[in-house]
Amino acid sequence: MSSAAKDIAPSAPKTARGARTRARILKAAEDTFGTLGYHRAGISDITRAAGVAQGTLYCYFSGKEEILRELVRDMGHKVRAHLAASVIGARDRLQAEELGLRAFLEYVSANPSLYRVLQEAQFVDEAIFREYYEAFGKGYMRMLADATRKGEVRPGNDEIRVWALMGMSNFLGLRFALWDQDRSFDEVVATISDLFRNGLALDGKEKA
Amino acid sequence: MSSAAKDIAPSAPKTARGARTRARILKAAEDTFGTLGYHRAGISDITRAAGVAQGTLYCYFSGKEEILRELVRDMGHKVRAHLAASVIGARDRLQAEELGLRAFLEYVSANPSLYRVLQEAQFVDEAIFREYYEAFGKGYMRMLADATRKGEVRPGNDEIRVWALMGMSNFLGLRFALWDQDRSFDEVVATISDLFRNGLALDGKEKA
DNA sequence: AAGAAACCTGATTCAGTTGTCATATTGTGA
DNA sequence: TCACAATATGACAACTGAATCAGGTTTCTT
Repeated sequence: MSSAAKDIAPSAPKTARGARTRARILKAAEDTFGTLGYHRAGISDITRAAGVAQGTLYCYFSGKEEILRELVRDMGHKVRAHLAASVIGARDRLQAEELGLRAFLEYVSANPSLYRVLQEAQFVDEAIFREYYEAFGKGYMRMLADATRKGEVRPGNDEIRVWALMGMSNFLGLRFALWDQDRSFDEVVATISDLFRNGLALDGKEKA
Repeated sequence: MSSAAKDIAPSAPKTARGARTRARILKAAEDTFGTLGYHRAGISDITRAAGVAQGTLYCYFSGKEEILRELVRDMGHKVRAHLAASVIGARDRLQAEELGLRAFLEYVSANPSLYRVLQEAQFVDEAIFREYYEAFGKGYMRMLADATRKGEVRPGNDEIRVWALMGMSNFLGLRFALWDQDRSFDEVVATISDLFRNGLALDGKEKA
């Protein structure tokens, strides 16, 4: 598993052609992992989809796991960029939550493979999975803390809240963006927004 | 993969000894999947842990996947029983949520293997994973609807809410019961309870 | 156009896995 | 005690799929 020469990543491509091939392999892996799952997908499935020979894959990646790691990193960048852009211009934190949730659902819907890959990474390389959510959570916590300072959000334990919020998004994405789109994103966002603004309980706030 | 005789499950044990052996294998599989993960765990790892020969496993299960399915069903029963028991005597829905969340965190903490197995089942046999959450969600929705009728909970889309709530529990379990217990369950429960009672926003309810 | 560097090939190797089956053991009812 | 049915064994045949590498092809530079 760690035979010295196995773990070091092959050199990066030096020409445009190489970069193109590497990118083709990555895209093919995303599709293949997305439809077949990481374990069912063989190297030969990926290289066939990419239209290259088996050995070519090892010019750019040390193996299957490194491809997965690369894809998770990719997903991290893309999701964060998409959400950050979606939230620009939000009036307050609550509206930012609405915009962010909608953007997340849209992202999952448009990139089902990457989303699946991320979830599966949990069981292939837990470290990179945690890294993703801890990075995500850190930024999220900062935003909540800011919002609390501005008086938009009740004070509370933001670390716990952030994990709760990420869990919500995760399951809503799974159910309403990946599995069945039988509820409009509007309806999902509205329901969660109501939870954030008013809680679940019918009786009023303890302190207004 | 589906060679006719492969899918039919071997007959159930006819004697107490057989039942005992079957149970030993199941427990060993739970532990082995829990520590190594489903894919890294080999049949030989399971049978070694159970103290039986390789062939014995095939007396009771058609293969690795069937063991996983059995474990997920098991987890479903146990979690539901544990939560149902924990919620008895709750004054209202909000208190039931508190009790239920705490019971869930305790269950995960006490049964990390089963929890991991459930999550991993998503990528081995998605149907049984969905089955678990849809069954869970159905009961949950009924309880929310009852609570709404009693005036304990704001009216809203309970299907969406339930998936959000399950997602919260799932991530809180992962982070604070499975990975690091650096927050007491009390603190987690209190934070989420505050969210349910008062929302995230500082300003008051739209309708009291 | 020659030479060099980067890139690509794919049959083959090989470590590891599952599932089988002929045989042995155990327990039970008559 | 004997017969026989259920249970258990474990060596191994058959298979899988990741990774290799010796050699071929393309592209770039001068």
